Amino acid sequence: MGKTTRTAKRRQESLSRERIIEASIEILDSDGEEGLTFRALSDRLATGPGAIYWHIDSKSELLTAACDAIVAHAVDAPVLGMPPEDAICALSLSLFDAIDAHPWVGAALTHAPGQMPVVRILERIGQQVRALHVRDGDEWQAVCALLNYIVGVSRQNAANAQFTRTRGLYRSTLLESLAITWSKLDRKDYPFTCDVADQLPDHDDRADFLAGIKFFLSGLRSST
Amino acid sequence: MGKTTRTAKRRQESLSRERIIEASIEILDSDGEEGLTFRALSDRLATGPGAIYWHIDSKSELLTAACDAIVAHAVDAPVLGMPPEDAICALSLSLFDAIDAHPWVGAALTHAPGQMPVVRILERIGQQVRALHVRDGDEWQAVCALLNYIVGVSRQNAANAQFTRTRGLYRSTLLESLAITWSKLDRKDYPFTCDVADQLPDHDDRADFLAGIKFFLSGLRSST
DNA sequence: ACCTGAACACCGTTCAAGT
DNA sequence: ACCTGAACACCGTTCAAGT
Repeated sequence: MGKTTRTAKRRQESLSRERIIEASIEILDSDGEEGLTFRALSDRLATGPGAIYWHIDSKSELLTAACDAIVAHAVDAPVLGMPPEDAICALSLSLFDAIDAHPWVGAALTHAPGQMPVVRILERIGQQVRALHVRDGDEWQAVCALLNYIVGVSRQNAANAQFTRTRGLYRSTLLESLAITWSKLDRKDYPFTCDVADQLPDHDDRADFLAGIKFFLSGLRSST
Repeated sequence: MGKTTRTAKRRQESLSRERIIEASIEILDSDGEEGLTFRALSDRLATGPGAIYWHIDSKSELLTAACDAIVAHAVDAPVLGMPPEDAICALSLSLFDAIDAHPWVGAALTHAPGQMPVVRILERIGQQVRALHVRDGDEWQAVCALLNYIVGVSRQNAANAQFTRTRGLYRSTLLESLAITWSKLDRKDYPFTCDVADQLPDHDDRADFLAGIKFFLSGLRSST
């Protein structure tokens, strides 16, 4: 099976930036970041690689634009009327889930510092932290830390999921074999790792992520 | 100038895994991740690309091994006799600085979940969190969150630094132009971002990173 | 056992030439 | 203005052939 040729697709009403981004997201979702090549993309759009460069500057710009489309949607989670702490949890989980569903978004966010997709997150988190009324000097650092935690951890989670998927492994079997490796480490040098090895296979990344947010918020509370 | 040919280097006492990793770190530090190609590496080692494959399985294994060498050193920061909270800060900063100095380490850590370099960090942080005596059910999640925060934020910081460096920009000019872009956003949609735009050029990533750790530890304290 | 280096199957990007 | 598709300068990896 493998690659299905889809040259027979209806002739698009000419190319456009939107159509290109839409097709890119489809490819990224089904084949991952490495699947998005200008050749695969131009095949799907029934055109040549050069045509895409008329609408888009580079692959990196394309990734940022595709990433922004996903983030814009994730950040639209309904938080109206929630207490700020709940809103922060809801937004965080919405982003976590979006990055889990579209693993390539994590990497794209890292490569677009200060760009639109990151600003969207900053703004939404910032508004909620502001409503928390932390000490004035702490606000910026609190928002930075939260933003970084959310993106950093979601990205790592997605990378892990990707890691097993591309190798055709199940998450559970990977974690189990990892737990065995950990438990066989020298107890002299790795007492903690040996101890927690058996907790590895059962842990829930999403719950761990949320727990981190809560530790954070609890720390923020002591800054009035 | 550009590439200096260094074929005249003394004939190594044959190739070895160690020698290859050592040369890889040199290339990664000077030319970044994209600079490490099997051709560049075999040039430096005065051999052919195929020779490297005798000692190393793939580029990904090579990156993990190089990463491990750096992490092993960073995690060796002296923390003996410190109170656990101080030790956690010291370890965190040591890792932050190491990843800042070797930006490619951040990416490599993400691609090696559960492997040696990550375990080294887990172990050291884990021992200190254990000494904090948090509630039993919270320990694992606390360590996970800290680990993820440290790696995630350090990685993002290094990526940002890299971003400016590869474009031949200064960090300050980039932040200033970013601040201008932010301040020009529509105040209706981006009130928070507009407000904090002027804080952007002066902020200190390392201090922000440490502030996040402290919020975290303070949150942990409420879990006895 | 270890090394060589040509060859394979790819990339992102450019650009003369077409409509 | 927009598209075509060959060509350029690269990759990681393999493998027959050498020592």
